[in-house]
Amino acid sequence: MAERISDAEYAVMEQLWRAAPLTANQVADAMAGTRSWSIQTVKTLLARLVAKGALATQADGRRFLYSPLIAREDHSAGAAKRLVDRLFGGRISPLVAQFADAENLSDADIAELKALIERLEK
Amino acid sequence: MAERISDAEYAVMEQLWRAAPLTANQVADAMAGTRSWSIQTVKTLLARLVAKGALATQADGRRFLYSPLIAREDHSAGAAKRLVDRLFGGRISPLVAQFADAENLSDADIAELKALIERLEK
DNA sequence: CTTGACAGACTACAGGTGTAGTCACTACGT
DNA sequence: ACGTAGTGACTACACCTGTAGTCTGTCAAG
Repeated sequence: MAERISDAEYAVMEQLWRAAPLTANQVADAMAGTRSWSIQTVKTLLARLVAKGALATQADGRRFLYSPLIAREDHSAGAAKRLVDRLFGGRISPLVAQFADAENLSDADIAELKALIERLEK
Repeated sequence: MAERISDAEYAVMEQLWRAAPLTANQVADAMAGTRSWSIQTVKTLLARLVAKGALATQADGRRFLYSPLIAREDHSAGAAKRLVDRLFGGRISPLVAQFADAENLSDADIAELKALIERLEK
């Protein structure tokens, strides 16, 4: 099942995608830069993610090591598809066009896209 | 201000982007196909959208006509940018690549993208 | 053994969201 | 004039989210 992951939860998942397994404290430390959460908040988010089936726990003495159960790509793909379906009728070119209009595309992005398209066409 | 629009609220906005202004009942009727909401639910969502500044009301006798205050493109662009920033580090080509991997790209999509890129390169 | 530090579990609580019921008013048909 | 149907306003309520506090057990140091 593709469980729904909220914003705050996603930030926690990010740390565990970067490195796993980690203890609750390690996750909190790793996140000290981006968000200033109390260790309790991090623990709550970890527990919710475990309940949602997004994280696995593995006992290490009297504490837990957490590791992701769902791949980052799977989550990104699901979230991206939902958004594209909802906002752009399931097609990406309108999305790209919108980015272009909003000047959110650098020359490098365009070059990357071009290369990608060429590869897809072959 | 870029007000936050929830899923259900978005479905209501969609009707008003399709045709506006509409009365609450017209919106509810227009949505009968996609969601089976009671008229009350639709009215609540309309009221919340007005409170959020996403809709304008215009009295028509003893009822209201609702029209969008924010453009569909603005909302889509904002939502897309947030997602791309969060999930793909702000670059779209990884997103497109992911769609390609997931086989969510038809030949028509690829052709469209190609044309778009060519236009951007000009 | 006692105390303290740290771990997870449980609890809290306000604000957002999905979904809807009830209330009070008013215009229209009979 | 009177009921009825349609209208917006107000209220409800459970679940999700963000953020955190308290409780309880346990390992380690003195």
